[in-house]
Amino acid sequence: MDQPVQRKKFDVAQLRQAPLFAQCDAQTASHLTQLAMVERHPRDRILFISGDEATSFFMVQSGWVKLFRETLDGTQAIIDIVPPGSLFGETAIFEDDTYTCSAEIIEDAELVRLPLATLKQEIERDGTLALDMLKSMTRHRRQQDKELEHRNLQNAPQRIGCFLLRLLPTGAEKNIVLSLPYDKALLAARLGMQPETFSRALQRLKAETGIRIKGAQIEIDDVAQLAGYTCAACTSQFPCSDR
Amino acid sequence: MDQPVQRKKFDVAQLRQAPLFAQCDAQTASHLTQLAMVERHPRDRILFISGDEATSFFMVQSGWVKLFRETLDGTQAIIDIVPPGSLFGETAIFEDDTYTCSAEIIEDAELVRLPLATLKQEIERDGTLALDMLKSMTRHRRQQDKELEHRNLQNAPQRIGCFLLRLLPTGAEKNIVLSLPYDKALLAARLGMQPETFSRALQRLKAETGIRIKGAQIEIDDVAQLAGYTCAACTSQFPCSDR
DNA sequence: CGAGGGTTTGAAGTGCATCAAATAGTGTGG
DNA sequence: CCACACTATTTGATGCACTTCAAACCCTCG
Repeated sequence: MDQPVQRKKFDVAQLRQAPLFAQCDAQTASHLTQLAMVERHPRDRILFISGDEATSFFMVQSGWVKLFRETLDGTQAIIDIVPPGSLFGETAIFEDDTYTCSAEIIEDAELVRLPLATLKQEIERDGTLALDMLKSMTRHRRQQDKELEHRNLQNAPQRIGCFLLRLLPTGAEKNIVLSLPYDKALLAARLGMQPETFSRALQRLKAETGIRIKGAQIEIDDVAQLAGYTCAACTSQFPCSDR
Repeated sequence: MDQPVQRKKFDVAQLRQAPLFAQCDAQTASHLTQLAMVERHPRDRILFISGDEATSFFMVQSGWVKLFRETLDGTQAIIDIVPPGSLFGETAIFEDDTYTCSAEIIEDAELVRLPLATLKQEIERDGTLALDMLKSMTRHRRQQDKELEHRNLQNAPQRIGCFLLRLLPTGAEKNIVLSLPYDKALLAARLGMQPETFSRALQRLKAETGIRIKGAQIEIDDVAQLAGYTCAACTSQFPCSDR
């Protein structure tokens, strides 16, 4: 085992960038920050596997992390692909201190490792933190609901379009250029389809909405046109990222 | 508008049957109970619709409630079918006091209406309640994760089999007779398939696992055989209801 | 230049959806 | 208790979307 751990600065201001810790009291913030460790991990590293005893949760500074579970025959079910700025592993506090999924680095990542025990203590003590945790879980729940709904109501091109829309900065309307955050095969899995289907569905989306595709770069002239096609089969209309 | 409301007794003991309130302090329990109202609602009644201002949450005493959202063209996405003993609508506290889905009675129901404002206050005051709420949301989250996974990995007969298994009392092994909790068309929607597909998939399940079907009655001679077929494509093995 | 992974394309195959119609089941009034 | 109406469920035929298997292509990097 090589040692990925590197001590680096991590301060309260950075901690507070996570919505979960934006409002917690000073004690919570300082306790957590003092015990934080910044770690670098290369692509493909397995951070933990489902069933492992959980002592830490993580904040992604950069890179991407895949959360997944595996069936007996090795098929993977993608639980989530965690973007920079987000937390993961924190729900283990309520799961007998056990991770319920596995985590793999899919893009060289800088993570902040934080102690679950401290989080647990502070939640019990700091009511604001408890409420913020509830809020964050509610947000996640709503997200999950929508994910399931999409699986039922949207076809493959629409699911891709929806993903692209959620990638946009809020308020974007015309002449956007964006690049896919990770490779297409993984994106396909994330959206519940095969790589081949993804490739073909992206072509169909292009034909339907006038987007242009240059490798991992996507150019969108008219966001409204994309939303019109994509969001037709959804219970919420376009600027749906929030709410 | 006819008046469905009937005042009936609802006591602390009944409140505490919900896992969420099993451990909360006496003040929380009595505050909530004092303001509780028992209501009877007939099948097909719409209790609230998505976007409504939310002032109450509910506990199901008997009957079943469907939570859903609708697309512009009227297609429904089933969020959940709430069984007796469960709560619903409580997450509106963290959603700007707005219901994020609609609720319809699908089986004549007796509901306890409880005030969200009180719940909110008590969560802020009673740390135990806050933690229990977090636990209950975690449980739900895990459930949702699995639901999504099933949609990807299981075929129609397996999804039905999995549903049947979750209907069993824990420890059941041989010669079970159980009846479907609500009609097959709704069950189909709940499992993300068409009624026709449900009907055919149930036949296939019968052929694969030796169960017998008499209308809404299902007879299972050998639970292990059913689990063997059903759970082959899942990341968790059979007695999976918990954990 | 050549190797290897990521991506696309092609050609079947499968499972579920859809449309249509038959059948079973349930409740009603005579 | 029966006949009728109406709904729930099943069955049949067909179509479509996605999957699967296979091969080509493309791009990056040594």
